[in-house]
This record gives sequence, C-alpha cells and structure tokens, in this order.
Amino acid sequence: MGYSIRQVVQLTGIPASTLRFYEAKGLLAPVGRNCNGVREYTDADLERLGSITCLKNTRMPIEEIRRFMELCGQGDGTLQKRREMVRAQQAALEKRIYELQQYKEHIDSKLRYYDIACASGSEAEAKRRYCCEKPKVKRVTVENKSIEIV
Amino acid sequence: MGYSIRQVVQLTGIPASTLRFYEAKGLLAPVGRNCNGVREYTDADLERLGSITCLKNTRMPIEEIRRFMELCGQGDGTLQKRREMVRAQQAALEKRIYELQQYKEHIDSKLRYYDIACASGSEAEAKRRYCCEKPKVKRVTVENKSIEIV
DNA sequence: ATAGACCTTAAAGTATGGTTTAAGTCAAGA
DNA sequence: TCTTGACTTAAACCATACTTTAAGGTCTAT
Repeated sequence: MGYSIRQVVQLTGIPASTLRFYEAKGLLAPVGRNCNGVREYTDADLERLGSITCLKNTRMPIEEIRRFMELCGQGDGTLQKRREMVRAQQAALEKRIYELQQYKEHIDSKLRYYDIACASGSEAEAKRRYCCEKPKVKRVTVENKSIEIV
Repeated sequence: MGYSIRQVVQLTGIPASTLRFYEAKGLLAPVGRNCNGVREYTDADLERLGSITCLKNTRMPIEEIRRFMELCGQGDGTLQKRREMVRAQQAALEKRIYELQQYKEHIDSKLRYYDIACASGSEAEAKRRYCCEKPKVKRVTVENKSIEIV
C-alpha cells in the first residue's frame, strides 16, 4: 500500500511541504497516487529521498540535484555521468571544509584578541599587543582586475 | 584624504554595491562624505570591513554582524559581550565543520558505490554489494515529534 | 449529515544576501 | 560648453529554498 506523506515525514524528518516542493521541482520522480489522488510513497521513493538528502547536505544546489536524479531515472547508461557528478560534489565539499577551517583560524585569532582585550579591559591595549585584523591575503591590481596574493 | 570606494573595492575585493549595501544595513558605521557627498573610507573603516568579512566567512548572519559592529562602536564597555559573540560563532563554526565532515563520509561512500556500479556496469549489482543509501540515523516519534537517534 | 482531520493543487509569500536600475550630481578634459 | 566617467540615492529586482495560504475533495466518527 506504500507510505502516506505523514509516514514519510515521520521517517525522514522532511516537512510535507518540502516533500511536495521536491516533487514539483522534479527532484523526486512523480510519486504514485491512489484513486483519490493521494500520494503513496514506495521504498524506492524513500531511497531517492535518501540520495536527495545526501546531496543537499553536501550543498548541491536543487537544480543540480534535479539533473542527478533525472540521470538516476535513466538507468545504467548514465552511471559514468553520475559518478562524475558525485566526484565533483566530493571535491567541492572538501574545498568548502578547507575554507571553513581557514576561516576558523581567523576567528580563533579574533577570540584570542578579545581574551586579551577583556583581560586588560581595553581594546586599545589589545590592539597594541595583538592585531588580529591584519589582512591574511594581499590584493593587487593586474590588468584592471583585483587578484589575491595568498 | 581617505580611500575612494574604488580603492576599497580594489583593496578588499568587495563590490561597490555590497559596500553600499553593508553601510545601508548598518554593518558599517556611516562612512564619511566629502563636500560633494562622495564616500571617503578611513583606515578604521577598512579594519571594520576586515571584521565584517571574518564574521561573514564564518557564516554569521548579517543582522548579527550588525549587532556585533554596533557593540564595537560602543567602546570597551561591550568587550565581554563581543567576546561572547565571537566564542559562540567559533562554536557554531566548529559544529558546521563537523557536520560537513560527517556528510563527506556519506558522499565518500556514495562515490565508492558508483565506483562499483561503474566497474560492474550495473547499479543493481552495486546495490547487492554495497547499499550506500541505508539511513545512518534512525528516526522515532516521541510526543508527536520526530527525533533522530544517532 | 455534519464536523473534523487530512489530503490535494496552484499561487503567493518569506528570508537571506545581495545586484541592478533609474535618475540625478559633479569635476575634468576636448 | 559639452561630454564623459565616477559618484550619489532610493527602489526595484534577483536567486535560492522553502513555507504559507486559499480553495476544495474525501474519509471517519458522532
């Protein structure tokens, strides 16, 4: 008999409005309806939702998820393409994690600055002892473009 | 004489439209104008922009950056509050990095799945040998709320 | 048979973080 | 003097990812 939208909400934690939205946007292939037009999700639909959630968690835009899921519906002929997309997504995620780690160093340094400022009671004093706002990258202008020198 | 908006764009890489937007939103205190109403940024403004960029990079919402910068303008009396905000932001960023690392494991596993699928030429075969879509967290309903059991 | 719960759709609304446009001011160079 | 380029403002617009609303259909219990 399949799962009602209520059950899928319970199972996945995804709001009903979002489930309908994903279907409307083509992320999820059209879900079967019973004689009253009510959705009945299958196990395959739940599996697809798992894929969507995974890709969404790794910050893949909805339109790209849609393309991926479309390929999924086209059978084994699209396996190479799908692997390439997953590989690209993995790389993008690694890049993002690395970026955030760099930014974390900056905010760590900002916190040390505020530790000193709070301890001495004066920001001016902290500035003398610890300038955390010095830019980490330099910018120069080459051929009318501003580029970063890391 | 201060820096023109052009120069600040060159120095920071932030588009002029965004600089104006930040000022309008109160992230940046009102920038001085010359007799013709043209912006003249000071070194202090550049420093503030450094802070804004740092907080923005760590995913602090604009409204919260505004509050932080407002505290910055109120002198040493707000140092403790500001330190608390930076500490909270640091914690939020750590949490986000950890989340992304978890998601990365999921996508790594998805890639291994596609490696097998591509090698065998069949997704059905990969599914038999490697089901990467099994949910990593279970959900149960407690008091009408769906919660995760990690 | 009527209320209430739960489902449907399409369309409009929301939040975030900007960007673009329109209309105008001003200074400098041809 | 006129044009060009850089600046100003306010307001409109955009993209992303949903959420909410309005209007209506259907099942179930009283």
